[in-house]
Amino acid sequence: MAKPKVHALGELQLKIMQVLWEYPEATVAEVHKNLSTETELAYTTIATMLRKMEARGLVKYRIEDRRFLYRAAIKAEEVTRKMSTHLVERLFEGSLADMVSHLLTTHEVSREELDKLEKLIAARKKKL
Amino acid sequence: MAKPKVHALGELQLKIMQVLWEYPEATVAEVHKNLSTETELAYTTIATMLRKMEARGLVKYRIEDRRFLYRAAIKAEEVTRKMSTHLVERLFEGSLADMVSHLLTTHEVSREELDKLEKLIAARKKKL
DNA sequence: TTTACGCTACTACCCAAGTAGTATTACTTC
DNA sequence: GAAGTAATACTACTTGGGTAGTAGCGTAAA
Repeated sequence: MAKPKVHALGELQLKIMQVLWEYPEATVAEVHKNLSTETELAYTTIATMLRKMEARGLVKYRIEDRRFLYRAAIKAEEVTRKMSTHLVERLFEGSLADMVSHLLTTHEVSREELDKLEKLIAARKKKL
Repeated sequence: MAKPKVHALGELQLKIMQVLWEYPEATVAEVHKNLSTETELAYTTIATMLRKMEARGLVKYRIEDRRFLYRAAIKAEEVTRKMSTHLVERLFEGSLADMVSHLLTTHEVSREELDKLEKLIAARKKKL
C-alpha cells in the first residue's frame, strides 16, 4: 500500500484530493460540499470513492464523534510533479523543453506570464 | 463518433497512436512489431485494441489483400495539445505559467534547454 | 487438393473508476 | 422510548482499458 500510482489519478479522485489539500481534515459531507463538479454527485458516491481511495493509500482517516475525518495521504506537490512528469515522458520522451515549447506555441500567453517565465529561467540559470 | 475524448487516451492506445503517426498506414503486425512496451503483448491484443480504437474514432482502416491497413484518424499535434491542456486545467486551473514554473522547479534542466526556452520566450514576446 | 499459414472475428476475462441505492447503526430530540 | 436524522457499510452495476485465446476463412505452397 505504500506505492499508490499517483500519476494516474482519476478525474474525480483528483478533485477530491484537491479539496482535501485545502483542509487539514474533512468529513465526507465537507468534501461533497466543496467539490466542484458540473453535475451534482450523490453523497454516497463521495463516501464510496473516499473508501476506495483509502484502500489505495491516497487518503487516511480517523474517527471522531462517529464521523470519518479524512485527510490527504500524499502531497499536492508530489501528485502534480508525478502527473506532469508522466505526461512529459509519454508525449515528449522526457524532454522538458519540448513540453514547454509545445505549451508556448499552442496556447495564449500574456505578456505578464512571459515576463514571469523569463525571470524564472534567469533564476534557474544562475543556479547552474 | 466525431468526438473522441482525445485528452484521455490510455497508455497502450497512446503508444499505438505513436506508431501510427510514423507511418501513413500500418498493418496490425507492423504496429505490433514497432510497439515499445516493456512486456511483449500478444498479437491479438493489438488487433483487439485497434478495433476498439476504430470504434472510438481514433483510427481508420482500409482493406487491402485481405489485411487491414490502419491509419491515425487524429493528428499527433491535436492529441498532444489536448492532453497537455487538459493537465494544465486539472492541475493549475489553466495557468500555463504555473505549469511551466512547476516543471522548471521540479525537474533537472540543462543549460542548453534553458537557452532554448529563453529564445522561445523572446520570440513569443516579439509576436505580441 | 490437402495442408499450413496469416489474418480477422468473436468471445471472454479482469480491473479500476465512477455512480449510487439500500441497510444498519447510533445519537438526538420530543 | 419512539422516531427522526446523520453517518458509514454493503452491494451492485456500468464503462472502458487492457489482455488474450480460439474459431473460421482465404490464399499459397507442397
